[in-house]
Amino acid sequence: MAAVVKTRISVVLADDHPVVRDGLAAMVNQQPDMEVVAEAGDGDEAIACYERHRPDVLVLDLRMPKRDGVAVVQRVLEINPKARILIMTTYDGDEDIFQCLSQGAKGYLLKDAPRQEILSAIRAVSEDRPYTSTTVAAKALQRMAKPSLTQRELDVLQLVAEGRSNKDIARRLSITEGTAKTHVKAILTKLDAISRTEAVAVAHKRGLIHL
Amino acid sequence: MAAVVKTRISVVLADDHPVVRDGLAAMVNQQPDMEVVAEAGDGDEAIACYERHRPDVLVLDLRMPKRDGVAVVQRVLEINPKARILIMTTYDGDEDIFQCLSQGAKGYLLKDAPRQEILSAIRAVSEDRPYTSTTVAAKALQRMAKPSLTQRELDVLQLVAEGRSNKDIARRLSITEGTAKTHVKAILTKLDAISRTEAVAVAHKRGLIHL
DNA sequence: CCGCCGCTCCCCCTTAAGATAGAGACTGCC
DNA sequence: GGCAGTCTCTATCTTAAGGGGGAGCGGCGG
Repeated sequence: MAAVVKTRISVVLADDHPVVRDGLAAMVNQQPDMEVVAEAGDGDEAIACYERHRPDVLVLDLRMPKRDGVAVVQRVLEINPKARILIMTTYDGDEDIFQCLSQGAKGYLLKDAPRQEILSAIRAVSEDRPYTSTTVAAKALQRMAKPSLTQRELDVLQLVAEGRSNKDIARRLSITEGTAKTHVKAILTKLDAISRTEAVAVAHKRGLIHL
Repeated sequence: MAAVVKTRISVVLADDHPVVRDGLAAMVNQQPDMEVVAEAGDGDEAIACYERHRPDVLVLDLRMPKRDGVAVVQRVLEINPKARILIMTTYDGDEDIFQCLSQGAKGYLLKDAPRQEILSAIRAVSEDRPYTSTTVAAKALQRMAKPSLTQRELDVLQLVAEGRSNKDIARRLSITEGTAKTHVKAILTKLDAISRTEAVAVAHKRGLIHL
């Protein structure tokens, strides 16, 4: 023996479903060239696990308790700008994809991906090669052609999505109803919607808001 | 040998995520008293698998391609009214829960449940004992206190959620705008909302609509 | 048979929403 | 300094939405 001493790819899994973690762990640990070194069940744990183990790859679900995926990506890249993060989620709204990739996540794929694709994505990311499935890449490109909403508009949009009236929104944000209307108008224009309800539908589809 | 000849609990898994199926399969097959006999990746396959294998327990995700979980429950119970179905999903809108349980699913739990709970739920259902986690049961009870929407109201609600105006809804359903308004009014009353946008938010939270 | 319910249509009225067209104040960037 | 973008506010006007009624008609079960 004493043959090849090639270190295996170390992986940290972050997902709030034990079932999914088990599935991924089983898949990964079956491979001769990779192993799971830690698992996290929420955003804070994910960050802590990353710091403690400094894995080659962090596999991350976007929707988690305590701190959502985008925030985790941001924080981990602060800790280590060279961190290799693979997003793996069920959600395919183009906003989430765009946010993660533009912040520096190395890969993004959907949970309905077949086993082989998941494994090759982990390998790719571990070698610092970007991996994004074609459908996901297409969405990211779509998103780039669309106008971005300002922070204030996102605040207003969130309240619109909760069913608040312009007057109510104005009160909560300490602005006048007229200003609230101005923001709503801008939102409608940018989302290409003709009513606030349609705007909510569009925004949800794009992942701008999570109801 | 020749000791006890107790047949193991046969399980069919239906979930559109290979990762989740792997996780469940690994968990189940590690138990001495149960085994996975087949897996399905969409609603149609789930029905076919059930018919072919007649498992003791069918573990079913609600959100699947081709045919959604509620429809699968309905169909499987037509095939075998004594079928033992365990719903396992991420969604906790009370409408889905209510629909499945009132149609005859034996158990309902969320994917973020710990391993032990999942396994004991499978065992319970296999013995024809209902299993529903406390949080889920609470939702089902909540739902019972709420007024139901008529089919027509659900049709209108769907269009409202897509951002259609009353006039547009009327055109699509071949009714007058006044009638559309009447339905919308009824929806607002039943959902205890003051605007259509709030109604959409409430309906989505309850699982009445899936955006 | 009658009453309940769901679906349809109608009225009037008030308020909210959206469209249009400005303008001042602040930021950061070139 | 000037320019761009954002956030704020103003005003007016038209249309859509929502509140409160009433009412006819068909099916279904007591």
